[in-house]
Amino acid sequence: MPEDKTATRSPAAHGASAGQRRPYRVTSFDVAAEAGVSQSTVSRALAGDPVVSEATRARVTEAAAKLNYHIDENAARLRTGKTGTLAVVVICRPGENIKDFNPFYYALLGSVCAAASRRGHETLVSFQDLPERLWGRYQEQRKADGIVVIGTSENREAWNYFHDLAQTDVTHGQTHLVCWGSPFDDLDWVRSDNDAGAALATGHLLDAGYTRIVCIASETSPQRQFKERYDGYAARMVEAGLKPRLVTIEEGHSREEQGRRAAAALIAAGESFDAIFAVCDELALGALHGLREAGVSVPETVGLVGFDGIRAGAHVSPPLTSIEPDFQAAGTMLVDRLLAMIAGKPVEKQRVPVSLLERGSSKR
Amino acid sequence: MPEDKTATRSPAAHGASAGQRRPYRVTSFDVAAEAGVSQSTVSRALAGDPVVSEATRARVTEAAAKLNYHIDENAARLRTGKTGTLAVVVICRPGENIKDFNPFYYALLGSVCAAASRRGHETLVSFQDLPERLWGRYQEQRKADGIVVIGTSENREAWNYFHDLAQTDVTHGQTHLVCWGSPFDDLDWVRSDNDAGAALATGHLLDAGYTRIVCIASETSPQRQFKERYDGYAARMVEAGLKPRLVTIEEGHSREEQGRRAAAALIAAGESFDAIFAVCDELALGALHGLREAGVSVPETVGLVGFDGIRAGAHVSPPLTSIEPDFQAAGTMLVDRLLAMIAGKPVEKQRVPVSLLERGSSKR
DNA sequence: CTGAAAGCGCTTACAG
DNA sequence: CTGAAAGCGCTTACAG
Repeated sequence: MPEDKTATRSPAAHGASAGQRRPYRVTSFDVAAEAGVSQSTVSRALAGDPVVSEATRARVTEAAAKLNYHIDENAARLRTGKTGTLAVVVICRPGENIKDFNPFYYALLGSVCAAASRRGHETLVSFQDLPERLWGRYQEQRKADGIVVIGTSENREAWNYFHDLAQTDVTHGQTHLVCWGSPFDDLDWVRSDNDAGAALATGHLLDAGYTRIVCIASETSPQRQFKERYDGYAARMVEAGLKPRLVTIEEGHSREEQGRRAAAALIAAGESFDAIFAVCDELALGALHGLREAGVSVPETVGLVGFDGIRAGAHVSPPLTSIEPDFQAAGTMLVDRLLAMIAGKPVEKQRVPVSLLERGSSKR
Repeated sequence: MPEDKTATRSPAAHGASAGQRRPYRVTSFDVAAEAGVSQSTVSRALAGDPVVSEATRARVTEAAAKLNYHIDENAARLRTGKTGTLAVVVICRPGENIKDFNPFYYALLGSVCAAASRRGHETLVSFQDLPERLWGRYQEQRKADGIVVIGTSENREAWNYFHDLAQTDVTHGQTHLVCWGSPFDDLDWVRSDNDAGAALATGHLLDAGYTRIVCIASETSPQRQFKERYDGYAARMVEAGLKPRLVTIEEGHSREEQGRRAAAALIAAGESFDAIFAVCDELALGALHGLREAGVSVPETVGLVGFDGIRAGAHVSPPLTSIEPDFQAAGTMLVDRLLAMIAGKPVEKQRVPVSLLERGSSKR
């Protein structure tokens, strides 16, 4: 093989193309020349192949460091067919300002990225909202081995898109997809342990001496979790010999406005109640606002508990008691389920453990 | 070329390898066979090369859709040397719970991802904290064309790492890196227009009739922005013929605790003041807490303005007046600066415009 | 306007 | 334990 010493090519280049002006790039051939071994040995040594002698590996590692060599992942992936990457799609409401995005999903995103990193995977993140910009063909493009989809149930078109995608066959396999927040039950999902969480919230209010507890929720919302939380509340009430009471929210407003209206309606109707369990924190914050506007004191006259454990709950007065999912566990479960699916080892459906975050809004 | 009809390989495969069991994959050769053209024509047609006739392009597009063909990006990138991807590194405090992460950076992350997407780029996101897990060699690995680094100034080791990295030469080029939050001035950065913002906050308090305005800040914090905001406040005070007064924060606590302590110390020292400008919202929220503990009413006795416009500020009582950067602009500027750097066209340093978010904590 | 061919930089059977 | 060679699936000069 003739030495090719053109300025634009690697000195150890094997067959540099004719007139192409590509910047010089250190390749495994350069490292091989530096270490005095073959290119295949460089590849094996750096991949940690145990068949390579330690002396050789040391020489190769040193040469690689000296030349600041790093594997071209595109070449490696083209060859192996593996990407070591997971796509994470965050579904937003169309037209929503990024600042108004539910902070719960941000924490979940962070947790998913951290979990993927712990498992040795990169994360390709995209925020998607408009129907014409929906995209999930990461496996076909060999950009990722699977997809985590998280975000608001409200964006029906987005969920329809990913629901269809999950049915699609990809080159003798299937689309690997795990989600949080889907309105569909036949997508592989991870969710909070809503039943236990709602029972915990309700039991906590009962223990504090509240008995006329109502629940702000929706039975028709695409948010599956809302229904589950209402059911958990209802079951706990029945267990205590009390009658569950549902206060429904009107769609078409922000969660907070829905909560405010629900509380206002409750008071306007002259309902007798001494506590509210709201199925998410944003509803609870709105309800708190509504109660305050009506001059109802929390927690003295009415106790209040939310769900999700968002940061803003810690800043209101009184601070909001809530049910908090284990965020770290949530990210880990999403990633581990997806990796298991990719590996062809299905796992049981999983529920993220929750705990009571006791703050000021629920103790008399 | 002999037809190769093994179950594991593409029917139009060109030279399938011997015993390898790779799942079937649709390639441009399959599309070529389907459309009755050569593989190179498929490549040109799908790349939008104007040299291809529209009739041919239509046939190719149809064949590609029929076979659910998508370009293998690894092969394309290996060939072109371009990735179409930007890395986004979010620097966290080591050991920090993902839930406690400053929400400001989440909104910024979302905005960066959205801006990259609008510019036709993917985003490879990682959250980094521990020194031994710092990693930024995305260009060397050909995973990305450049890096956006955002996050807390507090993690010195992380910033040192990326500072060194930015000096590193990569294969006849340099590391392309733009950041937000760096304690270093020689890293390419984008920041809020802190001077204008601080003047806006101070002017707003003056207009509302407050005159004995103090500023909770730090002159030694690695957060460059704090110094800039203090300077902006001080200049506006001098302009009004008033004396600026700095209340320094003690390091080693959460921002909120620092704010609470600063307010408490101010009261304990018997200082005469009727308004506080805190250089970030988390300090302001803490100060509000401290004032409330001391029985000082806001905004009647003391006015309060923060900086950053975080969501939690809307939920406290009274709601916090703040200076809000244009998040969409922030993401766009970070991405556009980075893309310009990659293209070798340097751009002026840029300041993100800010606006006054007038809520309840600053009107008498 | 289209096709045949080279080559991007790796990994991995296959020999030795 | 190491090397020579094939091939992953594209893009792009080079011919025609």
